[in-house]
Amino acid sequence: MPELPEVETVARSIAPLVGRRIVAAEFRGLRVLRGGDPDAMAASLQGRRIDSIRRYGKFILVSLRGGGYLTIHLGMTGKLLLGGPSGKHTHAILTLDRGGVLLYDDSRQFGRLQYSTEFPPRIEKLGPEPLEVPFETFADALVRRKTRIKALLLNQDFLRGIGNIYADEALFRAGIHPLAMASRIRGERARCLHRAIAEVLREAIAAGGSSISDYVDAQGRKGFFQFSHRVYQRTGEPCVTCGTAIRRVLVAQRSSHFCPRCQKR
DNA sequence: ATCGGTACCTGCACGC
DNA sequence: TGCGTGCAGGTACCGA
Repeated sequence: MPELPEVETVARSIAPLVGRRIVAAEFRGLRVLRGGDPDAMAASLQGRRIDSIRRYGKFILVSLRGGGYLTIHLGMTGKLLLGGPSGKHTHAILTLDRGGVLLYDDSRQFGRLQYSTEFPPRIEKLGPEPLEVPFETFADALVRRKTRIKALLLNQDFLRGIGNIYADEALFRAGIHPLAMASRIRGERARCLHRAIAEVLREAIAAGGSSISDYVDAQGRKGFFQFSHRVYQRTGEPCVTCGTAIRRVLVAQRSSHFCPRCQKR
């Protein structure tokens, strides 16, 4: 499901858990623990109070009182759900005080849950937040890279949180072809892309994200930004600006949707 | 140090 | 009805 706007929506929807205590933790699917020991992890979480819940790109970081972190990444199909019945793809169940339950569901198991005593190094290494990065930082990083702009936007060490949907949507709004070389985007075009990224992410957050297949927030609510997609998964449909059929190409092994007339290399 | 390609999973839509 | 194929919001890891 989840890119920055979806993860932001999920993080906000579990914000009421701040201040609550984890009474018990149970882990089923071990794949999402990535080799972590389920019993040790349960023991580390049990009895701990949640101090804060923060999003870093597509990661959710749950800080525990007295030190320690639970890092959650939703992968492609991960869901956090407040209450509700557990199912075939439920991999973790956190029981909270005052009767709360938080489930982690993930059919493809590309997501992961990790406990660490230190701030996670992977999060440390991420690029800046796309909604906060100053233009100069963004533009400087662009010219250094020897890759296609679409591949670069998907690279979490460049900017954190952009995925396939919002990369395509931002490039369309900026009028830039997904195969354009990053280092050749300068001046006004770079400024335009910087603005388009922030704009599309803000609009998507306001819409509660994009519900492509079954994405929902922790309260089971769907987003509705999918109705505002201009190119993503609109192959063959007319461009909203010029009417030309939207095309699909592979860039870095990912489907990329663009208007061949509006978006220049 | 960076880059592109592949592996990791399950489920669904499609054509035959 | 069933089977094979291709596709899907993700990252990690490998070799070049």
